[in-house]
Amino acid sequence: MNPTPLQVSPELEHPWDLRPLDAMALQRRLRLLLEETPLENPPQVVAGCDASYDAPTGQAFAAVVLFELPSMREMERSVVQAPINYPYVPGLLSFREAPVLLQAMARIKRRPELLMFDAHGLAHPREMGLASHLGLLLDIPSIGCAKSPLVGTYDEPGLNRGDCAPLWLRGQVVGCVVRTRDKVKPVFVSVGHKIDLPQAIELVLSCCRGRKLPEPTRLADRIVGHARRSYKSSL
DNA sequence: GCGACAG
DNA sequence: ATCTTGTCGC
Repeated sequence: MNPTPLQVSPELEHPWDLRPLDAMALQRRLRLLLEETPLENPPQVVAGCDASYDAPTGQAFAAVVLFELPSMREMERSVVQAPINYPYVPGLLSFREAPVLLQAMARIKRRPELLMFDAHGLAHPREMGLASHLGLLLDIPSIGCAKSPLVGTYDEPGLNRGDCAPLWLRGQVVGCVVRTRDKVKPVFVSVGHKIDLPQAIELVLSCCRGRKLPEPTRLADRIVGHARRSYKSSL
């Protein structure tokens, strides 16, 4: 058997069960390695990644779905279940969700050219959100597309699809509030790794297909939701 | 010190 | 994240 194409770069491997202060110190170190460079070529394979958690049982479900661009055809998917212990701490989401997400990624056969997450990238207290963290460890361009803000200030974007407003943090633009559907609550797009903001915004918009959320993460979200409900009804 | 706080 | 019904609008 061939090795999985989605593995953490050996030189960047690190434990996930870090105490908050150590986790934050690690984020500050990893931040120095992020690249906000434009994508070389248009991605032909994009991966949507998401996880869902069942508090009563402590079980989590993660899914990775590969889409071919620009056709938006699903190519492959993987779903896994695993217990989660790390608590939810704003700013430390990767330490809670990355382990199970990496398990789902390890089961994917094709290596995507872009990763999309239901989370932030640079729009994070230490500019190292989940999208940036995993993009860096896997060395794959990544985008954060969250449903609500974590940090930063912004003005409401226009009401039409495509309207944007910069997301500011300490005098810097760390992301963009993007209206992906007319008159619908906007999403928060930020660079994860190895891509620039204009391209991230364009790719999110091109993946929305008339929906508020990009199809890759939207489908991943539905898959983990089904997996969780299926699991609960089988108890 | 107080409030805010991805999923 | 999850708990939850109906309801408004295209």
